[in-house]
Amino acid sequence: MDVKTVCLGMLSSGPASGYDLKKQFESSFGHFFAAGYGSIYPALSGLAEQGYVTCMCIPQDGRPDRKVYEITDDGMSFLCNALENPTPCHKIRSEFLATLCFAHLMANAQIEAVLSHRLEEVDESLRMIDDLESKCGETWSPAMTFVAGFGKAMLTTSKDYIIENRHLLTKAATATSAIGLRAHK
Amino acid sequence: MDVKTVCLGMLSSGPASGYDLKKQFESSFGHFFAAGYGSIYPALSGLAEQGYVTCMCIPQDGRPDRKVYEITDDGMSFLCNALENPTPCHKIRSEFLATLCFAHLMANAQIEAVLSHRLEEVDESLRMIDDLESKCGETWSPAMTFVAGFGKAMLTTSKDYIIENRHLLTKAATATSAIGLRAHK
DNA sequence: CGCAACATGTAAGCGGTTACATGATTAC
DNA sequence: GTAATCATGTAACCGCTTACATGTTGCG
Repeated sequence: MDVKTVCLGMLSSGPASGYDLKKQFESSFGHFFAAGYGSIYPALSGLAEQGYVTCMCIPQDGRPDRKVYEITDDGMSFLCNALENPTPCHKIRSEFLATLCFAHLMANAQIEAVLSHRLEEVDESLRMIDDLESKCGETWSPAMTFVAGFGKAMLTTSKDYIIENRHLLTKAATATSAIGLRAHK
Repeated sequence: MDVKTVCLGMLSSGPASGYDLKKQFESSFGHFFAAGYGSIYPALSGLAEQGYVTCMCIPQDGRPDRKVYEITDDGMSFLCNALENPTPCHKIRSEFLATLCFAHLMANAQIEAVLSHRLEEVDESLRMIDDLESKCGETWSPAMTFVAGFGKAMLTTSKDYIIENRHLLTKAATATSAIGLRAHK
């Protein structure tokens, strides 16, 4: 499932412009499926060309025409078809974890920096989801509640794990523990 | 951090061939940083060209020469430099969650299929990590223990969340609950 | 006065995936 | 005998990211 299909999916719940979709990617989809203008605009053009959406140009003064896209019947059946894949993937590409695999080559301060930066990011995502929930939670479909809850569960676990286990990454290098270990032998 | 740098990192704990690295990607790194031969072999050639690794060709009969790569001092300092980035990213691209956002367009059986397939994948990853831990756990650096533990925590949470909340995605479509809701009004 | 938001797009480039090409050895 | 393992590579392709290009309105 590519950006195109996700855009089509978003349009299945109502007409929107590329600009609108970008905001939706940032708010609700951001933490598990990112997309920028460079993907969204070409995706919408493609969908229009294939007849899966129609485009209404709304002239505005001082701004480019607002282009509002609406899903067609063809688009709906294409979408439903795409959703039939029983094995959608869930990919993680974590430079964060890859970096930490080599923590033994890093200074303690560097490791701490990486961890606290990650904790900040996690907190920000968590805040984002909470905000969104308090704003739109009541209008959400059960599916959206499920997905948001999934995100929260992952982020919370991630946060707790880092806090509880960060000592594993740094203590080995402290003078005290090194001495302690030697003395123990 | 790209595949090249991760390969270099793996080589920092001892010489290996492209084939060896692939196995390591599959076993220990697989669940958070995937790479295939099509990325690994060119990466190693590139690293050799840049002087970050040296290559020893070991002739074999009936097989292509085994090419064992070893990190150089230049390679080590390049690696340490690369590890200094305090903001390594952690990206998720989940067709799984994207699909479920549109669960209202799917048949219950389809939703179930997606969920149980995901649960199988999670179990497999979990098994993989456990196997790896029982095999190499004692030789692992604390960092590896941390990373493996992180993976286990994520996967376990993911599994539990799906099991506990799958009803959110399907019950709305059952005849009973639909009737129940109508009757309620 | 400056920045954020509104609004759309193009084009180059990069990095990774997939498919192809080859072929002997070993274990079941 | 047949499947998995060992072992290396190339090349086309695909999709996404980044940078560029443009310009107004409204808020603090």
